[in-house]
Amino acid sequence: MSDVLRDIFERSVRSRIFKDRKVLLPDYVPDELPHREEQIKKLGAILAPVLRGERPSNVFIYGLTGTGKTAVTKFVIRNLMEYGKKIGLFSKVRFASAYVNCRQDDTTYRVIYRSSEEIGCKLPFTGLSTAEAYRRLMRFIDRLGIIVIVILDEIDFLVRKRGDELLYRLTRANDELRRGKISIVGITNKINFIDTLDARVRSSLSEEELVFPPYNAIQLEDILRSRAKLAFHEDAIDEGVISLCASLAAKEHGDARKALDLLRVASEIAEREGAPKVTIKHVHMARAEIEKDRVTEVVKTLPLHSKFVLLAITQIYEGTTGEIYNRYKVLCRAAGLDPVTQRRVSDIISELDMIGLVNAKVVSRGRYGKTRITTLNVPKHTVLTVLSEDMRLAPLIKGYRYR
DNA sequence: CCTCCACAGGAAGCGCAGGAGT
DNA sequence: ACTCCTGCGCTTCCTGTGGAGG
Repeated sequence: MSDVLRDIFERSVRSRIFKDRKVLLPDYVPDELPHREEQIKKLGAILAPVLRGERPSNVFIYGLTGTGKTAVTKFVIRNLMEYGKKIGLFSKVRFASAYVNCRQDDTTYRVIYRSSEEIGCKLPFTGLSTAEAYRRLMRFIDRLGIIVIVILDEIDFLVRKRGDELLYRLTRANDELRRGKISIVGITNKINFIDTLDARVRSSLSEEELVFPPYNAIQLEDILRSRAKLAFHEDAIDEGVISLCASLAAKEHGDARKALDLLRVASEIAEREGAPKVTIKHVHMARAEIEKDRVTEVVKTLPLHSKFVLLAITQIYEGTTGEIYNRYKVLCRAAGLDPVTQRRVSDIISELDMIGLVNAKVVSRGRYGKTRITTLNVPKHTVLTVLSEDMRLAPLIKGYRYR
């Protein structure tokens, strides 16, 4: 038995910090959701008719990331099911819910497949045409005469890739069904999503609408405290850790997921260190680590020319579009690559700005024209490290040569 | 007050890849 | 196997613009 490993294993088996780590994970749905009472009541009221055997209105839920949309929806559905069971409802009225994450299941077939699976209708994984899968699902629902609440999370992904065809059919499915019924709960964080839909789909999908406002720092703190009670041992976190996580996340549009991530990663770092408790220092380290992971991931998946433009920006650090373009052209030539036009590079800079890798500001310098001054917005060495992993860029980066 | 720089950013269109329908 | 359609990256051409210097 290796001493080094035994140390790590022992520490991991009886954690001094975590009592139950999973309550900090993003997909955990707690028994109480502070500061979402209003949304819970509203959604509950909208879906409640299902208990009388009536079809609930379709609902459209909008809110930024980490505002509790998914958690509230799952929470209400779970309670609906429990209540139905408790009063012995299921001998008379029957209903079921199907949760589909459209980012994971982003084709028409996969959405139908997942919905079917969730309500216990077995479909072959492959081999069926989409139309046939749809027909079987409808027949299943009709045969059982159940009301199905279909929850389409991150619904914008489905529409962006496949259009609103399936949504149209689902919203109209109740005309085809004789005994069963379908209600749709659509969830998105894209504010203008609803406008991109066909007018008929739009009106029937948003029979009811629910908006989830961002949390403020105080509310985030409450959320973290209620989770921390379950997640940590007594005295495992230092004074100020929770309010720091809350205020950092509040600055980023009140994102509760971000706040929980910060707290979880900070505690993981503390545990790895063998520290007796989580301190503010660990939170700062967590922030840096999360940011670094994000930058790494984003830069890695950038298209080739965006990478070249980004490299040009890292090399001159701050410059006008013209200066960046010149540098970019030099780099392209060195790599034996045809440069794109300045117009295109201008758009690429805008894209990098939107992702948050650079900061681009339009300024007018009078006699010297109107342009955009762009600066790097993330640690230079992180960017260079990732860029140098691309063999097409590696030779252009000193000291980060590809090994 | 006017000019004119150095671009921003809109509009239209082209070639291509990949998916759907037949 | 074939057409048709759509989205994407890109080009070409274009009009618009805040303010320092004449």
